Amino acid sequence: MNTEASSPSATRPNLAAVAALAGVSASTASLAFSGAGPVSETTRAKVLAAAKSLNYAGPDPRAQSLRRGRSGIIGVVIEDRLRDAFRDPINIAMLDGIADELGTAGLALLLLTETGEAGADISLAPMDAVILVGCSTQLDRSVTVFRQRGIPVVAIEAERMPDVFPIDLDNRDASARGARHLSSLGHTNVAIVSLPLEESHARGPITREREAASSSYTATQRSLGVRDVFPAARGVVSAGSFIEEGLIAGRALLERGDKPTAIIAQSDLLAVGVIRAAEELGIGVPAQLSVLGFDGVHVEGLAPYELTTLVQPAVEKGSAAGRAVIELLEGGHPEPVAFESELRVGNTTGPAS
Amino acid sequence: MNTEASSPSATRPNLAAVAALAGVSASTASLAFSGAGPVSETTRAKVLAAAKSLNYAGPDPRAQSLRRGRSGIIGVVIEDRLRDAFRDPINIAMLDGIADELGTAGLALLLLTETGEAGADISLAPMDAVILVGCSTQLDRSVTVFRQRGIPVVAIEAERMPDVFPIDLDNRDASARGARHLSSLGHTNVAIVSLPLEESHARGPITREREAASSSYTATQRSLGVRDVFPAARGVVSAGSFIEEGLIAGRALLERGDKPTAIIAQSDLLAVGVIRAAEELGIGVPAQLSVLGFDGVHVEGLAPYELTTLVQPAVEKGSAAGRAVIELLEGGHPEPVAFESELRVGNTTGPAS
DNA sequence: GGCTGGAATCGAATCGATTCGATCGATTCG
DNA sequence: CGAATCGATCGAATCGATTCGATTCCAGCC
Repeated sequence: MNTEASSPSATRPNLAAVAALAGVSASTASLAFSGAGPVSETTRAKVLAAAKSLNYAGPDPRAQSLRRGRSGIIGVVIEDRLRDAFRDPINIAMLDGIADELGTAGLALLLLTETGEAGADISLAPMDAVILVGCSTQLDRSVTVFRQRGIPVVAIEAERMPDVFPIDLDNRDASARGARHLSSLGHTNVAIVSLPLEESHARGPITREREAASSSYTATQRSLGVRDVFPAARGVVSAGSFIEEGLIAGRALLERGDKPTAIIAQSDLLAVGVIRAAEELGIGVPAQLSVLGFDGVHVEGLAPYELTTLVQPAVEKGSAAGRAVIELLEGGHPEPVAFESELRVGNTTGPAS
Repeated sequence: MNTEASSPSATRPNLAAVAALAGVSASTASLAFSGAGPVSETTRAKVLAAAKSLNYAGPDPRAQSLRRGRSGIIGVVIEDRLRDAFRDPINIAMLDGIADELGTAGLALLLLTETGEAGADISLAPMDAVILVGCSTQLDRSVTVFRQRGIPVVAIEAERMPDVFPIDLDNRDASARGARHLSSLGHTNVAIVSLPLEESHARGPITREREAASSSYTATQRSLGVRDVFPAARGVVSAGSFIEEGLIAGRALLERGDKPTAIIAQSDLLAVGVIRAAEELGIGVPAQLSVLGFDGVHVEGLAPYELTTLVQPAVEKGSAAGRAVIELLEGGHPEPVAFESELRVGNTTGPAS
């Protein structure tokens, strides 16, 4: 590794050096590179030749971003560790929507995770705007900093906060719709498998206290939707949106005496895990147990089951966030967006036994 | 959205304004924030109070990165679209390794994709260093720019390039080891399911021409390793590392007359797809067909199979890249790293029929 | 009392480019 | 032929902070 250039000058060339060699002023050289002004063809050629001879790679992005007040970087804050967040395809789909939109607009995507300690760090990078995905309200402090800096903030599925542009999903209504589907099939003893409620990702039963203190808006809204139909629905909290966690939660619910006839999982991966638990215990799906998911992602190896689930437009959610960021950066005032999920009935729900 | 602050001054406060209000010089105010120099407690308090009263969020990262020559941002360039790259857990594991190291060092991760057109864009962001993962040599131009800028470049599983720090995997040797395993079981008619060879992700047979023109070092190395043992091994190219693609490739290989007795897939997902294809066609695994994978990732729903595969240390690969970047940034000269994969024998390979 | 040393603070240069207004020629039009 | 116009180029201010060397001030010491 010979990181140092072979040129004798220890210092890297800058625009001024290029301009000097080309025999023009720095301002002209700048125009030659950016193309944002009238420059004669011969002058541009001279500047480019000088740049090449000096091994100059073009204007320094750092200086550009200071002067222009824009860095072209959009922060995307994910709540979990990457490892966890990317295990659920729903998050990848959303990120893909964001990346598409930003990439088209020539913006880069800075991936940040919501680590409690580095909260100060989050606001340290030169970002033009921020997208929070499924983030807790613990980010209050960071949001304050963003506001002070005049950085637009877009939040996907988050509790309302002042000066934060919302991209919403009908978590509560959709969950209620799913619950009514089960209700219409005659189910009354329904249990919930919840997404993690705290940052600690602790398992255990759903309690009012935990929900009240929860940092996950999505999880609590989905539970509320279920209770709009089944006020007494109980449930357990998983440690993450993984099949393995659904399995654990499913066992916890199905090994006990008072077995539910239907389980509403807050993600498809959790639902698949629940089905696995039922298989393990010799409980037929949907004959003895109905299982409902959420997200509408494709899960490998689920055949012959076709999961009944609430399909959400994940990619669109991401691209809507991307578009909102772009419009906010351009000084526009986009309309808040709210997406709706659709109940897709498969063969994992059936009449109550 | 009220992006504009409510303060009457249209302009955002800067360090100078804070310093003026606190009755100190800008240099002292800077020290008060950075803590990089002796500042009396009372002065620091005054500065902080002034900052609060002006709604000042701290030094502007843009200006800091210009002055310091560091932005704290590391670019990570992924070859595929995110959607595709993140469908294979192996990539996520690696990214997680990278993110861990960088996060610990207080560096942020800029996610970039290797889109042909935006090649210019890639070098436009204010990055301190770059990690290329499984990238093609098409990035030559970008690498040139990075070198001119003095930005260290680390490449994971890439062809050797000057001034690029390599993180290697024994793709060829490991594949040869896997092939010998099959050879020792008596197999002679072996076929390969290759990772995509071109950016176009075109399917079709493996040919010398395609391999010669290939942009995927990993794919060609793995094929070479197989041919070290089975010089005449033929094969097909998949359109991506997905189960579905393995299924397509498996059908293509198994529906023909001259069926192989063993298939070497270049990823575990592809291998799973091949197994599905065999099931579909009523071909027993491993009785009639042995299947070998690569990566050693956990695939849901594969039971009762336990894939024979080459286990690579994916997370370690990522963290090694992260550490290398950090050391290079500190001016160190780290040793190149080469990882080895280990053959893990499951129940998908057996004696040739 | 004069001298030394160290802590606290300040001034000014610097990082590298962008951009606005001014200037200078050359062309065109009346 | 003079004036208006337009294109090309340049000077200088600016973006917002960091940092080095210089200065000030006070305590401690012989």
